[in-house]
Amino acid sequence: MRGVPRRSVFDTLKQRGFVSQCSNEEGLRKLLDTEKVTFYIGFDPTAESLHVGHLQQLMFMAHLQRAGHRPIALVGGGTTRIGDPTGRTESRKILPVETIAANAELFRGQIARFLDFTEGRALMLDNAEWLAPLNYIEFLRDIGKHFSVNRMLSFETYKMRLETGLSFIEFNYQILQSYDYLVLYRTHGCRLQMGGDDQWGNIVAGMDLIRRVEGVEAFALTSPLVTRSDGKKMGKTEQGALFLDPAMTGPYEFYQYWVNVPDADVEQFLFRFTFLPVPEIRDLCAVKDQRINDAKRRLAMEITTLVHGEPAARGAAEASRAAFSASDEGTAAGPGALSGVPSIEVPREELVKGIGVVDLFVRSTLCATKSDARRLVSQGGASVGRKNVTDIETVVTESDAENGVILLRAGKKRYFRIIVT
RNA sequence: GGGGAGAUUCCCGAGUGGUCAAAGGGGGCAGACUGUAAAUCUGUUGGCUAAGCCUUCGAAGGUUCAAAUCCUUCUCUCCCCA
Repeated sequence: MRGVPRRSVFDTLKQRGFVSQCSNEEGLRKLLDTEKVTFYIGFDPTAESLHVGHLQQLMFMAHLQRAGHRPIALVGGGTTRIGDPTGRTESRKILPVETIAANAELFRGQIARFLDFTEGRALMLDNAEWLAPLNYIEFLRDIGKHFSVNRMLSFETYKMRLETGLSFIEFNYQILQSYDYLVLYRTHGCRLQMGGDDQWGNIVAGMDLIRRVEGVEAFALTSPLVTRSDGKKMGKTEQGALFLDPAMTGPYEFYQYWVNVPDADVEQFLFRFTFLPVPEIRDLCAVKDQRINDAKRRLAMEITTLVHGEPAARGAAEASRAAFSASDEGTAAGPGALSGVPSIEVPREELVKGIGVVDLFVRSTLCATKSDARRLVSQGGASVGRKNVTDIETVVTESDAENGVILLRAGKKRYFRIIVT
């Protein structure tokens, strides 16, 4: 094991806010300090991209890997066919197998960026590999017999669902996840499963299974679910989740999300979503008032770099600065500065004739419908260039362009560029 | 298998023949205040060629001048009994 840490990784994790529940803290700490441990986290490919919730788990893994341990990123191509009922009041829509396979492929591509997979330092597996070919009768005899329905019903997840309804397929989810853990123990010596707090029940069930079947102690470790101090769902934008795929959530939008985080959350996010050293984070967050914005910009820059790479992050930062200073101080920024701001191209001829503001805002995607655009304009939330526009009959023409670009603004912070071609 | 309850707009949830594009709350958006923060207050929140018209109250039919509301069948969910 390379680079035996001077201090326990466990303390690092704790300090950075990754530790919530642990099955045996002393035992796990000792194990992590003395052995190279193989551990895993599962990711169910229920969408086309990972989102920031997954990012926290990837950071969780990355810290352990940096301490010399071996992560297994488990893509749940098999479990997703069942659907995890955890934390849901209604059953998940069952996805077609082909969709799951396609999503799994996309997940693998994204996960690969966050861990070091060279020379077997990390593994990427898909549980469809062993779950899909399972034989029902055999499985029941070998694995099912270790599960007590009485005990399962006592789990919070199931209790909750017993009120609204729970189908048998979902009831089996926990058993399959437990089986995953057992398989990974057998095939790769995996002895630690991590996840978000919501996964506690599932993880513990797997740990128990390993103890019963193999007589070995395995470990469970969960991290707190990230919440925002304002009660908004973490990583949710107006558009939906904050995805890691740049085609779904652009780097500029991604950067903006972090710059706009509530003051009270900056520190916890720096701890969990960046690798900045603890003292540096404390310094950054020691300030109050608008000075805390520096910490937010740092946070946004770090995470965006991590997820989209440095050039994209710099572009997003530059564009943000240009957009937000342009509105106060006039043309502070050069022509290329805004290039990170989302845009569409519109032919010059169209603008010679002129386009109604309402239509232009709809085309820009700043507004979903014309009614939406009308409301925005009449409520005084729309700007073209540096002019606030309040008349829905306003026609935008070429003369509104500056350096071949018309900058639209909806509300105080949503910008969009119309590029004249 | 028998009996009961239910499915309403993004979510929760009122609404039992016209006064319903549908109360109220949440969320969203916008304005004021600010620091691209929070809290607070205000406005707004189906679509459109905006007077007016069109689509929406699980699905399909039917009754009626008129249906979210009444009838029939269907789908799904929950509860109780077996």
